[in-house]
Amino acid sequence: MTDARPRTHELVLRHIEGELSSGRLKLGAKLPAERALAGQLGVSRPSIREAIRVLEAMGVIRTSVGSGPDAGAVVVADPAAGITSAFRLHLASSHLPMFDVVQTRLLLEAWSVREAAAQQDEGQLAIAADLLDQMDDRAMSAADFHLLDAEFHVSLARATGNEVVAAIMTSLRGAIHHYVLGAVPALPDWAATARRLRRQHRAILAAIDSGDGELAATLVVRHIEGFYREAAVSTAAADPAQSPPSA
Amino acid sequence: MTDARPRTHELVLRHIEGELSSGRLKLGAKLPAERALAGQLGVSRPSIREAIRVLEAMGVIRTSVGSGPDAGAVVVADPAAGITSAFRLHLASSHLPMFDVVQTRLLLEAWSVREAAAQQDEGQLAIAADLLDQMDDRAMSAADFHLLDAEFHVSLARATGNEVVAAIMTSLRGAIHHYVLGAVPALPDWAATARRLRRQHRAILAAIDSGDGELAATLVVRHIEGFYREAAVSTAAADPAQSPPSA
DNA sequence: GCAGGGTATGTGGTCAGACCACAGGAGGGA
DNA sequence: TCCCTCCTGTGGTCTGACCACATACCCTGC
Repeated sequence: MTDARPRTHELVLRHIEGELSSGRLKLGAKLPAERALAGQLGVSRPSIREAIRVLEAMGVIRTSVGSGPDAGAVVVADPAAGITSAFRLHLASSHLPMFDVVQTRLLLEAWSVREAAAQQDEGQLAIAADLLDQMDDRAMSAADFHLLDAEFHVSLARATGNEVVAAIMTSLRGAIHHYVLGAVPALPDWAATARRLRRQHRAILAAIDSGDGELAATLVVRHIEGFYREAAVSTAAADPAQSPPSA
Repeated sequence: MTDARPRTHELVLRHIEGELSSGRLKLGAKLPAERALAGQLGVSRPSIREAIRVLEAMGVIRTSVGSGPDAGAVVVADPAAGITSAFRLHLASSHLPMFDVVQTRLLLEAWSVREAAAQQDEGQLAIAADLLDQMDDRAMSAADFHLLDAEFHVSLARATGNEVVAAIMTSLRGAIHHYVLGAVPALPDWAATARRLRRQHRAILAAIDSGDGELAATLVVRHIEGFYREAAVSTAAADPAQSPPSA
């Protein structure tokens, strides 16, 4: 009761959310042009644009200039986009501890490989295997390696069939990606680390393929904990300022 | 290389994220006024505002009108806000299945109560107990009951000390809150359901207090699965259109 | 009749300037 | 000394305009 003054762009957001909820706006559909929407809702174009910016940040729509069927604001489905931004921003401002992110990855990935082992989604597991093959390229840069690494872990989450878990996993990996990359130069021997990661990935996937979820969970936890311990220790040694002693 | 044209509001976002990351913008600090920021960065005020809308949606800042120390855009830390919106929007547009949300809750809550039982955070557990006391009020509406219910479950997540898990749990509950409320009228006997939920809550908290994480996990899974099964069945009976037979 | 290129059109992206409502603080009057 | 009023700075909103871009159309030349 104390604040019954919704801002204009919130009205626009509510309207579009209603359109999505009712099914009048489907995946791939195009929103009315900004000027047209402004006319329909009786608000100004800047208010429309503020709402569109939010929806874009949430991974609900994508905008592009020009004309034609692909131009304008179209509905997409990228749940990970918004969550990634949220995690990244709050990590950047130190409102979320890195330890908690790693711990969350541990519990989600352990669950994922158990579930993936039970489900045996051949399609996703084949994708995961293909990613591992690509990662065997010795000439690959650490940045490219980690992108594929992230994709591999996400593909395991996808093999559970749970899109929410997959989205969260994607977001956690995306949010900490720059941190992981920053840790690489500090590693004592990146080539050796990469060899170990490749070996561990193969073992995890083999355990899933054989249906041994418990083994896969044990291996994936060891895999993640091992890398972060190494990265944290190396980073701390190279630049103590990056790992504050706060609780 | 193909698209090297960042939009103006993205430049602003990157700038503010840099300020947060470097520590120049701390929690509780106030951003420069929109007009001043526009002048500093050499962009227009609408571009500043679009960036601020995104940050606000992500739970990074809060804006308020007027003058004084509390007015303007101040840095807050509400990681759950952005994630909640993302989940809610993608649920609204049916891009995320409700089943996956419930399954994710199951795995997160089972982990949380195990961890909470191991940690024995007396402060958070006292808060959880207090919430249960409040929920004993028989005159309470279903809406208020479910708000406290959500707070109870989140308090268990908070008792693990993991802010990321707590934020995700808050977001999942927030995103499905309207769905849960919508299911209540279809329940055969809300009073009986509420009694059962109260009893189960007490049992879960007791198991955590006694340090029996496994028992707590079993109970919380049964608790959540039971409610959703009942809600889904009732909703389907009352309005079959709401639960499509899609896989 | 057909192919090519130039142009018309509609789109998001950006800007400048203005006015409003609001909240706090400074100043003057009782 | 206290209270009230006005001033000032803030976000919120709107209008109107121009730009860059990508498609779709039409006109020209063959």
